[in-house]
Amino acid sequence: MAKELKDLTKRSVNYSQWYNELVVKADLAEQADVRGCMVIKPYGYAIWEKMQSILDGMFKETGVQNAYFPLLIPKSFLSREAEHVEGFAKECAVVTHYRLKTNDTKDGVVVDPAAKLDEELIIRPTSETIIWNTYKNWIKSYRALPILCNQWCNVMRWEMRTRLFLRTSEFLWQEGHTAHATREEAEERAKLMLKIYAEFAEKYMAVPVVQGVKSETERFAGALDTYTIEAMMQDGKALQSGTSHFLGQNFGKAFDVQFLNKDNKPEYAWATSWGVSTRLMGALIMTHSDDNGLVLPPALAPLQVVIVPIYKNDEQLQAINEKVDGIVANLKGMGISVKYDNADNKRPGFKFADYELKGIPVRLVIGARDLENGTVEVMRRDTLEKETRSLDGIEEHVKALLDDMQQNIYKKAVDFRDAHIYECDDYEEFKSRIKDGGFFLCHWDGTAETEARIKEETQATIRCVPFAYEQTPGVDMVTGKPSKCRVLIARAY
RNA sequence: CGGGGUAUAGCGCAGUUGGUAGCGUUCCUGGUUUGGGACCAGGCGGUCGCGUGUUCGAGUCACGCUGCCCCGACCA
Repeated sequence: MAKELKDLTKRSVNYSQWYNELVVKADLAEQADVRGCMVIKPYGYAIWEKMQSILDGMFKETGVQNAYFPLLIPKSFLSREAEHVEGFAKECAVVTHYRLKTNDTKDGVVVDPAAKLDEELIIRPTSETIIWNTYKNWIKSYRALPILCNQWCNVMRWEMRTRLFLRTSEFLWQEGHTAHATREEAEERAKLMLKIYAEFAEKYMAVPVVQGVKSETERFAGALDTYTIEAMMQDGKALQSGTSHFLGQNFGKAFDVQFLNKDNKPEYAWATSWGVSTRLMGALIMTHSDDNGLVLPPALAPLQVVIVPIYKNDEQLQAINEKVDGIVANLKGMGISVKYDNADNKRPGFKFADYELKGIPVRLVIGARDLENGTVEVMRRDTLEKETRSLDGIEEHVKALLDDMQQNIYKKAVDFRDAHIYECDDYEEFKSRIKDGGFFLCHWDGTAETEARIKEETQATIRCVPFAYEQTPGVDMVTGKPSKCRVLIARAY
């Protein structure tokens, strides 16, 4: 075990391999025995649940309600919106039959050819179509609007190459789908949800993000505008961490969702959709972790404090138990999640390493020595600093420490990102520097041709046109043609 | 769908010119340990990916099939 974990030091050498091993060793997830699918293990799922509950609360504060729509979508629904079907057709899993039967040799099952469906069903890659087919029945009058629905569910996209959390055939996410009476209201909603995603990423995940709007080629299939948050991983690559789409009237028209407005005139409904997925787990891992394993922001850690006793005999353990009971109760009373690990089947050194691997923010260690002195050893996961301090007021200290760590890992991530964002006006320079990662702010002439050329020659893509960036006109880095603004270019996951 | 690998214990691997299955680790039991991933002793665990063939005899040789991994195209 010790030997294996040391391999995590390859973070700087092979980031992808390091990431994969960390996900497995920290007990977050593993590859399933089903192509491209993932098993999320209890510890990984506990983090996801925490993210879910916080996000869900943020949505509800803006009037969003949860609902649930079917997993299976009739094939014909998908083809109603031309761009949408074009975008997803290549990665859809299709249900063609509804029954199996025993084979001729009686040692297995085969698909019963007699049970072929008249119309194939698609396993949802996203739910715009089935939801707008439903909205058609709900929306007759402007009085029914807006409709603000969200669903927590799984979707399936048959990706060629998969990676735990970042890209799997099946993944968990939330997808919000709203319907509005006016264009302005829908656009406002799309932007609002992006703001919520950005706030969640920065405040809770401690992951700084760049907010912006996608170029036409990177846009969601069927959207008029796609807003995005882009995070920078420790290898300098970008990770698209959440998107919010302004869909215009595309789906309203495709599914004939018309309502009578205040002037008694028929009008098509305006739409948005927005989602974040278990990919956020990948962002969390790749933003903060180090060679000792996971580093979790206290706000999302399923377990914030672990207490480990060190003892030579039962009397010592008894004495420590009594001391710790009070601390545990006090911490819990302060809303801090804490575990006292006095299991005697693991040695202290093993526990230390294991809890570090899992990213538990604070570790308290109490031994016979501490009992005598009335002290405790406190270790913080982000800096790995150890400090021996008095047991008096330890609870308040832990509370302050958790807050400080949340700030500290965010600041560390911001500093790292800011140190790797560059303005660049020379394509040759860009080509040589993009290899080392980082975000590049470059002038772009706005054409898909230039965008494609950059991708072809450097594997980098236009991540977004950032909102919060003071823009001045210039000339395109590649073609020298006039440019209205700088765009964010990076290699991405 | 192209190009290249690989398949032997839960995991990681060895297995010589064909002779009947081995190492490390995990796991279980007992003991000694416990302030940074303990040690000793014992034990459980394998129709060698599937099929056919050659042979007295196949993990090993031949042919066929299948799964998986890596590199491309595709993508949150």
